Amino acid sequence: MNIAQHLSTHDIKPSYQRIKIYEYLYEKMNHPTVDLIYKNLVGEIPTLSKTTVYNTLKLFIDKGITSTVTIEDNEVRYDAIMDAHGHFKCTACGAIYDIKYDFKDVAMNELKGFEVKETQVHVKGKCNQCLTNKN
Amino acid sequence: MNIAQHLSTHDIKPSYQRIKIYEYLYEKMNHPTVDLIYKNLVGEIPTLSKTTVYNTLKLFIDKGITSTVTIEDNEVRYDAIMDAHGHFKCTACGAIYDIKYDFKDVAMNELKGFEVKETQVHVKGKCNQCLTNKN
DNA sequence: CATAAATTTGTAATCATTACAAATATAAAT
DNA sequence: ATTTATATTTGTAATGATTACAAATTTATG
Repeated sequence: MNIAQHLSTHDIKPSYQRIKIYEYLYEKMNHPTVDLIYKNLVGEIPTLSKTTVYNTLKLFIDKGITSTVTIEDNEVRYDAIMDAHGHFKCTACGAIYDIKYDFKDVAMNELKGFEVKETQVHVKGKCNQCLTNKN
Repeated sequence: MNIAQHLSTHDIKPSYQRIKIYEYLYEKMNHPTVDLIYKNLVGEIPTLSKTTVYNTLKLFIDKGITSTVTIEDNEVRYDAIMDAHGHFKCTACGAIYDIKYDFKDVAMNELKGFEVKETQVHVKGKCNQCLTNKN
């Protein structure tokens, strides 16, 4: 995918920082925190400011090409995938997995007459890798 | 329900503050923030400290009689209902509704071999009340 | 009572996020 | 090109929720 193009399509001027931040989000798919994005890019962009990362992510969210994942109380994570999907966080290794779910099945009958804009499904536990390795 | 009893059953000594905090959680069912709990109880317990509210909620969570609701990025809410259920937050009036969902349907087939400890379902949008009133 | 243990409290520290204004870069106009 | 305006980035300071910690208070125990 052409990232500059993608940003332009969504009414975002493709500056160097914006391209790099989106590229990181999109290619790593690791649901990073602001801090992780910053630490991974500051080598390549030495003048990068954490404020820019915050500003840029807020812009991405406003324009609808990024969403937040609040699976933990104390940190906000970011995701470039915009299709409805859930997240599983392994409490052992910390990895976050994308999971599909059937949107229709999630409480939709209870929300008759409600206007649903956004659904988040968060599951926590231990991933199969950690379960087989450790135990 | 006898709250002191309930706390004792879960290995929590039923102090005055703990009883009052649990009582607030359980009776109001309003998914309050720490600040809201504090503001509502400090009239009745003038010496109450916000630290006590934090400590107490952490204890409740450890002992399994309270859970957190992180439907917003910037605030943690608390809930005394421990059955698996989801939450709908109205972006217009701010109210939080409990919603039931079918646990089996939520991505369970994708998590074969995973150990699931906790599931949270968050839905945002506008409630029927706000939709009929406003529009 | 006296002593020990648990609980509560207040203050200070921490950490993520936001506000804001200066600096820099980009685009438009002359 | 050069100036002028606009947008973007940056750094610092402010905010606000949460945690750390030690003193004060309360409750339980000998």
